[in-house]
Amino acid sequence: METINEQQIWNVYLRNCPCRDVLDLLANKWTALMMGALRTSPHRFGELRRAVEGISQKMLTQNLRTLERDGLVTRTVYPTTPPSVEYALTDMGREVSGYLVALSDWSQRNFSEITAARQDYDAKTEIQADGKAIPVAV
Amino acid sequence: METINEQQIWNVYLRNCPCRDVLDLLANKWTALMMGALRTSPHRFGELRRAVEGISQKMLTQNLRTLERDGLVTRTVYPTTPPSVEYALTDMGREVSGYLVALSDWSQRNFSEITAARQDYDAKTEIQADGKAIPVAV
DNA sequence: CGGGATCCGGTCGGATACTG
DNA sequence: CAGTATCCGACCGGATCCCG
Repeated sequence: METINEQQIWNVYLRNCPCRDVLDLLANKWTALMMGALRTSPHRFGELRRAVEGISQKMLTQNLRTLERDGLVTRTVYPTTPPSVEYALTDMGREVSGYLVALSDWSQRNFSEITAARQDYDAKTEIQADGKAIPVAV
Repeated sequence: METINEQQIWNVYLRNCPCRDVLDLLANKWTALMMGALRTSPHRFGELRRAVEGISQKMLTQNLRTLERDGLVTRTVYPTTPPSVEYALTDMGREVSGYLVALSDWSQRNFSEITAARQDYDAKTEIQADGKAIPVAV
């Protein structure tokens, strides 16, 4: 006996599908980096902040709360002095983190090729702009 | 003979790594949906607009230009009357679109579980807030 | 250490109007 | 049909100050 394929209910391509909110949360630079860092191992707040360089305390807190609320991350408080708080992925979080690190890794691997594509594009559109090429030399 | 593992140069976790821009582009709700639609087949502008319900013409154009510039999407103009323009994925675009649809699909599949997690979280934090449960009934 | 609260500039993104 | 241009409100996200 199998569970009936219960869900093609939600469709992100539809205008008012509520599951777009989830995609919106996941498709976010900071979320991808945070989940990627947590995928390595659980992190304390400060560790996470250092792991994801440049993230502000506000964005870190905000996204952590949302991820916790959505059941992707757990928050455990150890009543030491000073208190320490550990964030870890849930099973659901671990699953989706795979897709997110895939995106990060891809960005790193393909950056040079993308940079090349940009230069090509910019060179061509500059020529088109006023009908003549712009000399690179001074 | 193998190509030397030429690239661990770029690291999205570092503060000023330029490849973060790429991640920023990809980790975007509209990008994910557009790439997902294009993955099925090439689309004309209007088709794409209808496929990704609710996207404004401005965002569609803007993201298409960026994706084209980054070499993830091609733009082909057929000089018919009225003119028709076709957008399609490049090889690089097709590759990354896989990761993006994985995110979309995951959002759809897990939406109900996430909703449940949210309700749990909200119920608990409401109780914590002022020390007593808030009755649901009117 | 792990946050909460607030101020504020910048950009995201929708709505509308116009073009070839 | 496939855009460009502009206005404008919303919120994203950083900086700063504060607390237990």
